Amino acid sequence: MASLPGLPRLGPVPHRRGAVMDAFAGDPPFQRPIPDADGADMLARKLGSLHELDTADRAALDRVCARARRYAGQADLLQQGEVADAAIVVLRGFACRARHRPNGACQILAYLVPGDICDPDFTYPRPMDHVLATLSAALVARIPREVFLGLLDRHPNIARALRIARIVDEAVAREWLVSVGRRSARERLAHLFCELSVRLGAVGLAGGDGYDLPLTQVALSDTTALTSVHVNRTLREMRRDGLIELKGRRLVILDAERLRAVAEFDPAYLQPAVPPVAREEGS
Amino acid sequence: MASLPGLPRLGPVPHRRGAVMDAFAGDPPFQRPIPDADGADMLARKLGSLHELDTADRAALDRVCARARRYAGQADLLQQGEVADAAIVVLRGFACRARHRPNGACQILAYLVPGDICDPDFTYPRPMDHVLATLSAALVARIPREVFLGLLDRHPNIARALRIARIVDEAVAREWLVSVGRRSARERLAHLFCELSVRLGAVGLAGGDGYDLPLTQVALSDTTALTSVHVNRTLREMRRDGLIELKGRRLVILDAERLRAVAEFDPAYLQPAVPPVAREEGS
DNA sequence: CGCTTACTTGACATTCTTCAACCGCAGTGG
DNA sequence: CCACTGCGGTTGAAGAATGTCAAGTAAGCG
Repeated sequence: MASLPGLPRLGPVPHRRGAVMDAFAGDPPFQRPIPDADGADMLARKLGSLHELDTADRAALDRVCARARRYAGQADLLQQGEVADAAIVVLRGFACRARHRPNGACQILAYLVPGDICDPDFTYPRPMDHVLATLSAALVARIPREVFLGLLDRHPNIARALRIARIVDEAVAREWLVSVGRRSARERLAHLFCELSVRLGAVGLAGGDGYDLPLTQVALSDTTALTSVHVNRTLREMRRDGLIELKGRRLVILDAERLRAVAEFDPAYLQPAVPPVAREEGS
Repeated sequence: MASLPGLPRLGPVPHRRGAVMDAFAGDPPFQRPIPDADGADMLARKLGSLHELDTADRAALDRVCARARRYAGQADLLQQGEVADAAIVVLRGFACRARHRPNGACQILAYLVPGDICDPDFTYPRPMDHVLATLSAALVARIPREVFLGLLDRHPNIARALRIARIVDEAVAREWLVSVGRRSARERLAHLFCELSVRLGAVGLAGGDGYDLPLTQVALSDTTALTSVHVNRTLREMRRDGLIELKGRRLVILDAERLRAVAEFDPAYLQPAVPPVAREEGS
């Protein structure tokens, strides 16, 4: 995201087809305070929702997330071309994987919401073919390679949970491809809102009526492969139809039933295994 | 793909926005003969292009691919909802992962070209959230769960190669999302053709001037999230501009340089690791 | 040869984008 | 305390890319 280095800002750049999100004008990387509690347990919450963790597992996770840094929105966490030497955990706020085109277009490839982790394969490290960046003010922990590997080693449950997390992430990516490829603007947004409701709910960040969604309409357009203008109009219509309300960075779902119907949303893909399957060793 | 069961064919269904590919009218699953050699070494070729394999590794791979079955185009290999009990290897022809929408729209999520494998996680089995199906007549081997796990156990090089294959597959999926989200019709097709040139080249199936591309324009449209009509027109223009030629299931790349430029294609994402990085244990 | 499937093409419709303003709010600096 | 500035959001008008509908042609197969 953000500040494609070398692209000078030439006055206000309102909406663009897949525009690079506006450079964060002059904001140093980790300033802005984040309101309340620290969220060091987010990773444990997330992984615990995927696989049983014991107290030691959770304590270890909380420990590696204890030291976290605040970032402003649009801050780069991993540059394109960089070879990651740490896993990255989002504790508060939203981050994303994103790809930029030379012409300035941008496609967000995945969200990282609190509890989500970017754990590159340290066995076969590759330069990032995309960017990891914050989408909002965020609290982010880095787990150095060695610490991370030690964690996997000493906590098989964590290793298992991470493996499931990766499988779910892949399912999410497939769903995004279907959205961008074959769903209308309204369906894309509806599906995204449903997905986030489940994902945020899993870590206790979604209430019955909605959740905090700290994203600009430009970010939503880079996610859904639309224009921010079209996102705006589509949101207006969804509001008019009593589906949702979105203002002040808070999404209220007015009619969850209908929203799910519009999106053809089936949350199964977000679950560790749909029919609770016997867990054995293997693969 | 194919024969969404229960969708009756109501006369000719020419092109549709992401249409379900036409039911394979009455063709039993594994009839049509495939011209020549058997391709049992395709998996070894593919994996060998990602990680060093010794003779024993290759022999083992050839052995598990020895018994393969022929399938017609549009044949299902794994149904949606099914829990896979075998890995699936494509030896000849094309297969794909695909998702169907209730309205008949279809999005292809990935191609499996010769040498490619679908190895679901047997540790944490999940019902398929999409379909695996052939796109053309194909030769396909199934490696039963136990055999596959034994292979991983006894051949660490194979396990490593498969891991790299998975990482590359994820990179490909990201690239597809960028294509569908933020590239024009011409760019999408150009990028796809470039990608396939590299992937098929890795297993010896692409010559200097092009390769066999056993796909219908409907399949291309389901891949690129366009209409078959629009694919047709775009191909015509690419032909007119001297970029490619595509007829009789053979793609000829007339101007590779310019095709790559149109697609902004950088093959790095298809390689195991861009700067040959020291390989250590870990993650 | 008759059938089916794939491919083509034209005319027209729709979704979404582009361009261009303008508003409002929050932060900032005088 | 207030004007200034910049970003995010909102809206209208016009345009471009792509989709829809409808036919017709070509090519492979039994």
